[in-house]
Amino acid sequence: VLLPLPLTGAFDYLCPAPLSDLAPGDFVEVPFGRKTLTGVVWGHARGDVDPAKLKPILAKLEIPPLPAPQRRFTDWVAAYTMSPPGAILKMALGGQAWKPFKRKPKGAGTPASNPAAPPTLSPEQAAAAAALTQKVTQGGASVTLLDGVTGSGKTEVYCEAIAACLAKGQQALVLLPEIALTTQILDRFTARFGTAPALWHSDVSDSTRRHSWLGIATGTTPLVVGARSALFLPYQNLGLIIVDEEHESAFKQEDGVFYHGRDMAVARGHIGQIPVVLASATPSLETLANVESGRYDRLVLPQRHGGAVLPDVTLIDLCAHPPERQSWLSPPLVSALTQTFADQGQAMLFLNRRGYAPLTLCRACGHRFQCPNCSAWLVAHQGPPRLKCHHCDYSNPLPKHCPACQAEGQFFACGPGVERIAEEATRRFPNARIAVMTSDTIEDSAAASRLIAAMEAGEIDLLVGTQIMAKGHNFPNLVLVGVVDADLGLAGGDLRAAERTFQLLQQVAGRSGRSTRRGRVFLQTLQPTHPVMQALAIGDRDGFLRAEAAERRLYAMPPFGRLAAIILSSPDAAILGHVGEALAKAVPATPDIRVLGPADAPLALLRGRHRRRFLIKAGKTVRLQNFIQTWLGSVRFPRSVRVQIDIDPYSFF
DNA sequence: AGCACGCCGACT
DNA sequence: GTCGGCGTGCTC
Repeated sequence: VLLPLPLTGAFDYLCPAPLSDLAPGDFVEVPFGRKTLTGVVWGHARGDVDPAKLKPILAKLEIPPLPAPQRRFTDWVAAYTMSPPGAILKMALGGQAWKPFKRKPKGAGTPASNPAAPPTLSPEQAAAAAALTQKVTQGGASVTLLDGVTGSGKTEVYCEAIAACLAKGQQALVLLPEIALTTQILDRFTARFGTAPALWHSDVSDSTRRHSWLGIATGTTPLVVGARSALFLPYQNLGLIIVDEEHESAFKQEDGVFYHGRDMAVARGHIGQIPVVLASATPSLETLANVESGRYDRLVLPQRHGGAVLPDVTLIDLCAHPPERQSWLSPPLVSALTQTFADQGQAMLFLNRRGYAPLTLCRACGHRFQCPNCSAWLVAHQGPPRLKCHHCDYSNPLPKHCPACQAEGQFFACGPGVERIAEEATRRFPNARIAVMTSDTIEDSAAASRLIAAMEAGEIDLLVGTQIMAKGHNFPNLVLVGVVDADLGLAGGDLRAAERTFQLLQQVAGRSGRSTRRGRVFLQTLQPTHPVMQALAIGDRDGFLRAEAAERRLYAMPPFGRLAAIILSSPDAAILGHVGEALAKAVPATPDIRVLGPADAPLALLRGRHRRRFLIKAGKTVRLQNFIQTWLGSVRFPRSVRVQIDIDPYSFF
């Protein structure tokens, strides 16, 4: 019996006579330690456990068994991510500890269906929809990139594929990167299919979660829209997976089990022999490499739907047009905003930095406020002024006196966050109605909906926000987007910095001019000749991606080589140092594999734990997992040292 | 992951 | 002489 715990392997139980018909996949209730747990029959016992220790299975639950593809998927993900299978099963059971089912569940309600007529599609959309529908109808494994510029109507196209899947009587799953996206898109699904899809993400209530889980497990819930964790649910009859905004790094989970939702979705498709659709306006290099090699198909939507044209992108060279002192909006951007407001248009200012200022220092002694638990500056936030850490939950009011020199009134806020940009905008445009959109201002999806509704209703002239505002929303009267610091994401030497910056800025730019008026986008940059800025300015996505791919290929970096990261952490820096050295000495010499490190992780202290990391670089076809298993298996780790394995890492923190 | 056990330092 | 820190090992 596999239990939803991060423990190696399954546990053996006695099978009492009344349960002699138990088979793999059956949900069972078993005693474990002093508790009773819900687990899944995984197979026959190996028989190597002391018979005296064996306890009997208590009961079989009246839920349809976990289908074989779902079980194979669980084992596959465990092996790939090098996590215990029980940790994957825990996600399949909905993540939370729960009481076992006692009663046969009532069928989850399937509301009366009154789907709206399918929308009228452009010829390009119709062709793409037909191709996808055909794949769904015939079934079998396939991966298709739906490659369409922002505003080209990708959602309508894949909704046709969903309709075909539901018509076959199978379940469809749509994976989305951000919860914030769901409110608007959910209404569209509801209107299109006449019934609200089941929502799955970390914020849904326990009762909804339980209801959705049962509907998914029994097969009565036809459509699920969720975050990456929805991929592991026990679908009774899955027939299609859509991964929308497949390039999004939000699909990468980086705690507990480290996995990429998009990659796991493709694996699920293979195992279940079902089509997978990856949708994006700015596909990842990984996906494009798979298209090039012929492993994935591609469908292209080259035009904006309904005659809207792509926005006009202008670079503002901050050297040539510097903002005033203690200001961050350059004269050309200010005049563009002035003109936009005069023409009754809406504008958006994008800065991917929460709070008021990223750094606060004391003018008297130079003291900089740093988090006591993390190697990071404390970020100033307004309201009553506070200093917050964005990596842990540390938060304190700004003190009166400098903690280092006791000076009073000498604090100086360095640099801008969105709150400070909103302050500057308020100063410059006192009549404009300005709102800030960040994870600090929208606590839940209801708050997000309210803000989006206010924007749609024209009650806001200027929205200032972080990337939470960059995704998916469709504001017809939004004609100007200003990017305050286009260079921000390029710093840090991250492997995917350029790719990610391009994708993010392209997404932000795509918010503008989505109906009749042509949108304008201004990018403030200190590096106007940088390939990312040039590609955005002339709209040469493919040229940029080709250049980026050529560079990755040259250095054998993903997707042309493989990476894995080992992160060691401990509250005790000395112990961590020793373990790192021991591990470095134990690296097995292996052809086509290089181990770099140990080095301090960029966040060398995070939530009170010191962190060191190794990076493993290998050829495309190398079995990284076997190597890591052998290597880590040869070293004994003290209990205080946590070892995290990140296959195909995205973040280099 | 939880939980129990067990061994050492700090108090009533 | 007891409380409680967390290092170690176990759960079928």
